[in-house]
Amino acid sequence: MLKTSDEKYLRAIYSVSHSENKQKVSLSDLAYYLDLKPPTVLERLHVLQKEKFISYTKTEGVVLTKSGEKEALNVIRKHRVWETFLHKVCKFGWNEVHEMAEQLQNVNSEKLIDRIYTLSGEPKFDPHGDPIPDKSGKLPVSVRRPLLNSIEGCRCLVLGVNEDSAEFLNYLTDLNIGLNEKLSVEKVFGYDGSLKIKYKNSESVILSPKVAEKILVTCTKHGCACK
Amino acid sequence: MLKTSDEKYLRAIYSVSHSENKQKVSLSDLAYYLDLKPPTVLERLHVLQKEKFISYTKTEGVVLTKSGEKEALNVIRKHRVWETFLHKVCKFGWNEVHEMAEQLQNVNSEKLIDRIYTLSGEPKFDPHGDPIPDKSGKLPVSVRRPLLNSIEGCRCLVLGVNEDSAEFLNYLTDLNIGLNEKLSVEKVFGYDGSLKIKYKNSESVILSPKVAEKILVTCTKHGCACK
DNA sequence: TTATTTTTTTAGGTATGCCTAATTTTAGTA
DNA sequence: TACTAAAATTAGGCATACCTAAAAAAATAA
Repeated sequence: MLKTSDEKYLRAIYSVSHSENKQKVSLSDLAYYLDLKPPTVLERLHVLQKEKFISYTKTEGVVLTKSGEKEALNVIRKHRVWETFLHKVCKFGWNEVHEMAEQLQNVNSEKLIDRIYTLSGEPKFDPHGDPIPDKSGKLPVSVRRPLLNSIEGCRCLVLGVNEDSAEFLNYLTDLNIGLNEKLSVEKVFGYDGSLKIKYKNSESVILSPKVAEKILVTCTKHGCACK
Repeated sequence: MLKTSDEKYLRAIYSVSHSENKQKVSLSDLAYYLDLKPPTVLERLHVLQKEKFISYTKTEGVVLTKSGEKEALNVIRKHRVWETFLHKVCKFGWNEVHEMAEQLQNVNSEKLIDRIYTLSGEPKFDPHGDPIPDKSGKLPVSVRRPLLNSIEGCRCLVLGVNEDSAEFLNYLTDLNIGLNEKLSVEKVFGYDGSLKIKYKNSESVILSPKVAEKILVTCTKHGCACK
């Protein structure tokens, strides 16, 4: 059986390796993310490596093995299922749930996760818009659609773009919109179909239909009415 | 803030001190209950004493202070609320819930306990028939009634007796029925009002109306139909 | 009342999970 | 290329929460 503390590390490695602009998970990145000192993390990495959950070299950084990734996705599942439950069933605000879920995810009962997931309506995304892996660790396959076809109040996740020109990509970079960015559609202007988008929990911008058409997203709210 | 591990000890002390025939909580009793060795427990008792949660002398054994009892009842509340939730909302069997509740009770959010208690219908007793203390640590005031007035399927708790003769008390002792015993009424014989009672999860006995009249109980199922 | 057993206490010891300080290695820059 | 800054590593330490073995104290029985 996996220790609570191993799970913490595996989840962190997964998160860091999937964050933007990271092609390598360095020791110091990981230590920073975990709010621990590098020697502490290093020591644990050696253990995780012996247990075959990761491989680590100072040049390649930390890489999850197949079994390490599976475990990581399992913790992520537990965490996100709890967050969903706290939000949907217990009616906590989406901003309150993280800390509680952090503790709840350590409770060790697959059956309990199943039950509370059922009680929550089995959505594919948690209250923050992050996808919930299934029991085997698979992430939900998302239906991609242009951001343009959004209705007001829609919350969605950026999965890709429809154009690769440097101009377009630079524009998005300037706006600070990247892959896996979570967007909230504040307003749809009927006149030309422009969209007011809020993201990073504060930034907000109006996108022209030409741009919105090129951004591919997937809705993250269960049963969203977007086409 | 109280540590998880302190809570474990305080709950154990409370439980042992309230178990049958215990007028003193000895170090070895406590160690046995916690499944730890006496030196380990002793060490912690010194700490708890310094924190003013208990007083301990080898002659008096362990005694909770006011504040220690309050903390103990708080953990007990958390534990029993979780058990209730797991049983009523998550539909686990009453025999499955203890272990999960043991872990869940460590999650530190009074607000969460409130929410799941509400979701569970705010009963006064947990699925094992044990009373759930309120936030201030008060145990529910029970309506005492003679066991005789029970309907089939009733589950109740022995609160006392109506007769103090040695004969009667010895009879109960022989049957292994004591204070706080949880009884389940298996059958009511209409002919003379005898009751078939099951308890200690296996023992079962038929009590005459004369005896059943003298045993005072309180129903532990929410909204039980007993008079 | 002494002998025996049980309970309590003391005195070390171990594993875990974190730390700081100092050193080595690597990478970036002048 | 040599210098400097950053990252990785080593070495040693600390607190927690357990343990065993042995001594001291108390309770029980002969």
